Amino acid sequence: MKQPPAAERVYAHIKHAVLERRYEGGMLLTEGELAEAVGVSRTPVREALLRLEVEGLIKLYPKKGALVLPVSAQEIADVVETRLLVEEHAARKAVPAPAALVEELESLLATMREQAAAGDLAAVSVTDRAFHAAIVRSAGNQILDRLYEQLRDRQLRMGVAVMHAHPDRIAKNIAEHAEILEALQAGDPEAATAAVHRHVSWVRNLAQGDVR
Amino acid sequence: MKQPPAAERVYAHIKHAVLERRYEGGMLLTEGELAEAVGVSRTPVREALLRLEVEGLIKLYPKKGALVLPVSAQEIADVVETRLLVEEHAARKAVPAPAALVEELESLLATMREQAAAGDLAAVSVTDRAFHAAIVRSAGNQILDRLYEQLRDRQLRMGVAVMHAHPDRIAKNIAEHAEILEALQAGDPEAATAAVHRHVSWVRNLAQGDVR
DNA sequence: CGCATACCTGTTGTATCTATCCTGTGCGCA
DNA sequence: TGCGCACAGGATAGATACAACAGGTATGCG
Repeated sequence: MKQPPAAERVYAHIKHAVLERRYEGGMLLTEGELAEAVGVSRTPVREALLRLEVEGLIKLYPKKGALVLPVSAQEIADVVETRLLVEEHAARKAVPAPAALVEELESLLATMREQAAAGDLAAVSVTDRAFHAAIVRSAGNQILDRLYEQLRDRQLRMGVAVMHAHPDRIAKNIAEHAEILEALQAGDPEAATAAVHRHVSWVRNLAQGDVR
Repeated sequence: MKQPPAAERVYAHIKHAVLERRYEGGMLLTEGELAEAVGVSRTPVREALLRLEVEGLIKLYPKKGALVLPVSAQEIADVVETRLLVEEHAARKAVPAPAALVEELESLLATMREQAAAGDLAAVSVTDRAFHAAIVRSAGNQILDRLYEQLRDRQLRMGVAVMHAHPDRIAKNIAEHAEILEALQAGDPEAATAAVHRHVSWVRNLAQGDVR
């Protein structure tokens, strides 16, 4: 009945709850509560909390509980800066672009257009992430891969809902992706990094709640 | 008697053992062994293993045990590439250098010279790391700070003993640090990143066991 | 009335116990 | 002799029980 391990279930539960803001920043979770909520004992809960702390989503206070870290301006700035660093590096390294990469990115971009046309905004988000992850992966550095996944997870907490409120942003988003792909195909490292820079920098605006 | 928590003790024990190569790559550790070795129960052992897996030092195989990851050529390349990325970024951002930073680096460099003169190679290593960490920290990005610490930990497994075998390398090492500091003081971002690049790239040679 | 202390509650830290799963080994059968 | 299956050993995964600790509150003393 329970194919996935209990520890995994708890991990996913807490992570989703935190990322979807169901557990708000500043909230103090206790192992007992979580154990009861998911229906397992405290042992796997403990494991999950440990992993989440390393990922920077929560902070464990001994004898007190697990504090859901509120998103700070500092964190937003750090995530954006690190994304820029990693993605620009990957983009520069992806020139000249291998045929397999170009093909994958084209496919993802097409999928994204379909999803946008169908109005499935959540799916667009997922594909968007896959697009960027593909570029990072092409750099062939596993450390950066893992780091990038963490960055994207963290970013989920920083107001993805904004895209829903402004659907016209999606068109611009897709256009920027196309721009990145073009630069990669053209074999122009400067243009590629510049395109990535513009695209990723937009996230920074979320800090001020600005959407343009 | 035991001021530090048990989980912390186990963590430190395993980490040191792995970093100092007392637990070699490819070795399969079991919770029971470790628990007995440190003198605690298996629960804190599990916690420690979890943390170490996230840090990339070991890999947990369900129902089998904890495999001490052997250092691969891929890992060395990844660590060096990521160090270059982070440190060059930090160096570029550290221009113009704040007075406090320059002061700190000068102090560390002086300490390093003393330690080298005293023949305390282990201490030189520690100070070397602090020097680089100070530059990274000056970028004010906590994500990069944490990442950098992990990178240095991993690097410890990749043959620090080499420095012991070739003490003349230390002189060159110090000279390169001085070079970095000078470039920062001069306010020349290109020179600073170039100096960092040369300095960090040297680690790559460890891959072939080459020391020059 | 003010302060220090003792207690009480809730939470984590650690230990121990049980069940499940994986792996390798050895036996039996074709 | 070769293949497959059953079984046993050992390890983790998870549950539970217990101990230690932190913080707040109430109480007693000066």
